Amino acid sequence: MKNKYLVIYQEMVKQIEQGNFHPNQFLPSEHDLTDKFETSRETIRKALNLLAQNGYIQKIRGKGSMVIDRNKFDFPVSGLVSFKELADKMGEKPKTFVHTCHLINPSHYIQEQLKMSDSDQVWEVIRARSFAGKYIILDKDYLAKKYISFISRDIAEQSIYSYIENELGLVISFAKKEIIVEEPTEEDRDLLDLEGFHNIVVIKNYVYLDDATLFQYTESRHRPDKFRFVDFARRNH
Amino acid sequence: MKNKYLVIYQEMVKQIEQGNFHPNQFLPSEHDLTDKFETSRETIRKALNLLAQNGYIQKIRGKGSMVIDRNKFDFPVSGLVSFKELADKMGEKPKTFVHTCHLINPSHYIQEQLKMSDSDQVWEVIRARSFAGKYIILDKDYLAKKYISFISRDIAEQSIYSYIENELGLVISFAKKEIIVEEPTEEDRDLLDLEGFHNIVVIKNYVYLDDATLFQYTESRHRPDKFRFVDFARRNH
DNA sequence: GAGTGGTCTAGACCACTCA
DNA sequence: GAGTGGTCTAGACCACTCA
Repeated sequence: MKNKYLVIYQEMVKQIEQGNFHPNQFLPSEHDLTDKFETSRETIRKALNLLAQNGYIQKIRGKGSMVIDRNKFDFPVSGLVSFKELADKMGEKPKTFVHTCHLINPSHYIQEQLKMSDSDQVWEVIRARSFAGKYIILDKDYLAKKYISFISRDIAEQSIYSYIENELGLVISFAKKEIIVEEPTEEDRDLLDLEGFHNIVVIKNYVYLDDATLFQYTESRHRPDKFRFVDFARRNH
Repeated sequence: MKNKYLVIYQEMVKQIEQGNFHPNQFLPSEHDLTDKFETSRETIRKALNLLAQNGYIQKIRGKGSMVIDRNKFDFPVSGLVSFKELADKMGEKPKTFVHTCHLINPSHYIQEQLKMSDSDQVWEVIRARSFAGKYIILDKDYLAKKYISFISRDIAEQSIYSYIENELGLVISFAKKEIIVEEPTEEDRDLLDLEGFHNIVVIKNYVYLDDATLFQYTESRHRPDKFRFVDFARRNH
């Protein structure tokens, strides 16, 4: 058994998702939870703060922890989500066509994005994603060879993230995301079913390991009619 | 003086932003900070966790808290940011034209978004935002009269959020954001300088108070060439 | 006044890093 | 082995809610 507060958090998530606690109702008090889980109050509070951060509860001073109606928030994808995780949640069966998967000497632009020196090589992975027979998303990944020594087409067809975390044992820690809208490139027109759309939504993702090294730059290029980004955020006071 | 951990957090932010601690260098250890601020380690850790959450530092076990190079992340606008706050950070001088500011009996669509009953009235505020003489953004705000009893054109010209928080004393707690791309409406064409763009980026915002009541629905409609959304996110493990 | 959550303390034990 | 951060404890005092 691992961290107590994580175990308690996961247990509470399960209970809320199973409907054991209903929206707008209050959880047991911190005192009661302390007894129930046979732990200290600060440990309970760590678990509850995670629940609040992830949009499961609202803590109200003097009253208690109220369950939030998460149905209002269809998938609250805060944070990093790879295409595969996202597709799983959407319940559709997407297909991936690996167009390119090889080592390159990166262009000046990619070097700049990855803040790397001239001599370093980079894995370039270009994948088109289809839903219901239409190519909708073009993912262009650039991974520093320094940290990711090898990628195969097979891996690219599955999830690069799960390869990095489960096979290589690296820990992805944080990312900066930037969303903008551009004109489609020749490549977009070639590899996607644009069907006359004049714009493309570009999500630029800069992904960092747990020692704060930038190892991956990704452009996820979406047809605008199929693009949707959802975020849950708490205001810092 | 308020919460110790917030004071310490703000002090550390100031020091990092002033360059007293340099990127890729380590902060003093938690032990040292405990001495320096004459407090307990858990209080220091609360402050450091806030710094990590907001992208100022990366904590590395056994080593210390490393300062992240925030220049890589131009404005890491995580969470809720109103137009005015955003414009301030961009340094441009925008103008706001208040097109509409009145009480209405909401349409079925607005009722649904705000999860309200038939009889409740709503403030409708429609504002066009211009940068460098061009109308670029159309903000359509719908605020439940139940919680916000009054709004004037003057308030709408300034910041509605600062009115709500500073004048009315309400506390905005969290929001769900959804970003999609649509065809421009007639209203978009009327009030914005679209200059031939065929799409419009729509940010739908559902804003909640600290008792988890939904009080505001906002559509922020951006010309695609001027749209930019930046996010910093930590991965939950 | 009883019950709630928010902050803070002073300590403990542990896993990890690095010389 | 000394130094680092991660977790956990058992308690304290406080502000707030509600009957």
